[in-house]
Amino acid sequence: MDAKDVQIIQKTRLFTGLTQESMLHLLHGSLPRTHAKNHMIFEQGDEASAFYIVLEGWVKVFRPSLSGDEAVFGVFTAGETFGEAAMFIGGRYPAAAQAVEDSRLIAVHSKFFRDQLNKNPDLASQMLGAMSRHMHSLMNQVEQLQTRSSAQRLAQFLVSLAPVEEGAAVVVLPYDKSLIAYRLGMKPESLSRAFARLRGQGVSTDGNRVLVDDIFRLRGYGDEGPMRERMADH
Amino acid sequence: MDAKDVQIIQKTRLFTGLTQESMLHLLHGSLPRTHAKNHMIFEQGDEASAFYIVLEGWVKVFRPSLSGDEAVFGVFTAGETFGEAAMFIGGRYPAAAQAVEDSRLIAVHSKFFRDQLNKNPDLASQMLGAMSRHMHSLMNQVEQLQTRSSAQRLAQFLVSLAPVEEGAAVVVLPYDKSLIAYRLGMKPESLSRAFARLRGQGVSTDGNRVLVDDIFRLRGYGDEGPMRERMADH
DNA sequence: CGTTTCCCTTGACAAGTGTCAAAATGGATA
DNA sequence: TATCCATTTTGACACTTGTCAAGGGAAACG
Repeated sequence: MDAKDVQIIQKTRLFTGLTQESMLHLLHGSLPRTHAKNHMIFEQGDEASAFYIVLEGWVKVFRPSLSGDEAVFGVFTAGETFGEAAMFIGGRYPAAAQAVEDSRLIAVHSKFFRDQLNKNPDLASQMLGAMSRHMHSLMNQVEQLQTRSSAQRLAQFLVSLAPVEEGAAVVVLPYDKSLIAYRLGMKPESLSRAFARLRGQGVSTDGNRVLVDDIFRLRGYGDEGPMRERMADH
Repeated sequence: MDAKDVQIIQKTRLFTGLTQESMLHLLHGSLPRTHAKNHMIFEQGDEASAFYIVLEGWVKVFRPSLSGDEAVFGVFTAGETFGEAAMFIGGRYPAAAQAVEDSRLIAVHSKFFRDQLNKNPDLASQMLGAMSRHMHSLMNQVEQLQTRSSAQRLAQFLVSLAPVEEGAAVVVLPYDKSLIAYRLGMKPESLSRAFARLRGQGVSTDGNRVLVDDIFRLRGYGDEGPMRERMADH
């Protein structure tokens, strides 16, 4: 574990403000481990012996279904944590986690960490904050599934990735379109069609690079729907 | 606040195991308050000065949308808490709460409660557990929205309300069908049609009473979809 | 350099759900 | 009892999304 790893861990909300010593103490000797693309980190129902910090790569948290579809709850990258909630309910993971790129993770072991939680109220507070953020993200997901079309959800996703607040921007898609589709609660075919629809909103694609003419306009589309879609385009 | 109220509060996951004294201490003098049907308990974006314990009635937590639809995240009744997460992120409620029946609630004031959290690791653990359960419920909601039809979601809802695990059962709907519809992520019209579709699965309705011929069968339908819907019914 | 493979896109069609309007139901009220 | 009101149900229709099948394109491999 090098200095860059330490920086990433301290960027994690859970560990911000901690000294390097107490951080290392909490990790309790855990070392980063590399998980190859497609490797399952844990399965739904597994005993929750640890939660994870992502140092590098991308990990999806999801529930597979019989038909090969999957409900994706989150896709995490460097500086983010996943799997914390399982420590507090039944001790089993409520979803599975899989590396979608070669990824480097640190496991934080539940048993030891819970002991520390009892001794360190500050840590408990940060944990509550981390879990609240995950909850908030899930609430957004529920809201978007219920009230936005697939094109609108895609618009919001692109806006969230954009490096600027207004004007033109190039957005680089961080992972496969197929995963983006499931992350946004649709099939890959529907994602293609959502991109096609956004062409009318000044969005063009080139592989995993997306060119947005006007981020501000796209945000409006994602929030309020098509004001009045251009008839000429049909 | 009478003995029954105390019992209800101690049934709450957050407060189980606490002595009556420490419970009263945590409530810090808060008294139950009655909120008339349709009264807004808080609005999305309000400063989160408290979270709530339901003693009686029903409260929905939701986000309204411009078009009059709403995304409903949960509907809570006696022995349940809501609004906790807001204490830990930004101090503002991420959703609104409204009484859907005349309801009696106790407010637990954030500032004081957070102080106690810092002093009482056990309490922090229980809070983490309570939030994990809310998260788990949201994950189920996301999964259901993504992978189940409206009739399947209704089936699962009925199963969750049923007093038995198998055989016939009468389920009494706890609140308006219109609210159930939004709770399940659909429009009231679609809920009606979902009930109509479940008739083929041995479900009949009579006002807010629902007669289910075979709970076990209905669970199967909710989990796996219609095996092969009866053609004769069309 | 050609071939294979995987991922993405497109097309045609079916099914599900939302929308708008109207009718039915049931409870409250005069 | 008759009327009114809110809620629920039904109908007709359009639109969105899923499904299945086929085609295209880019990277990887021999």
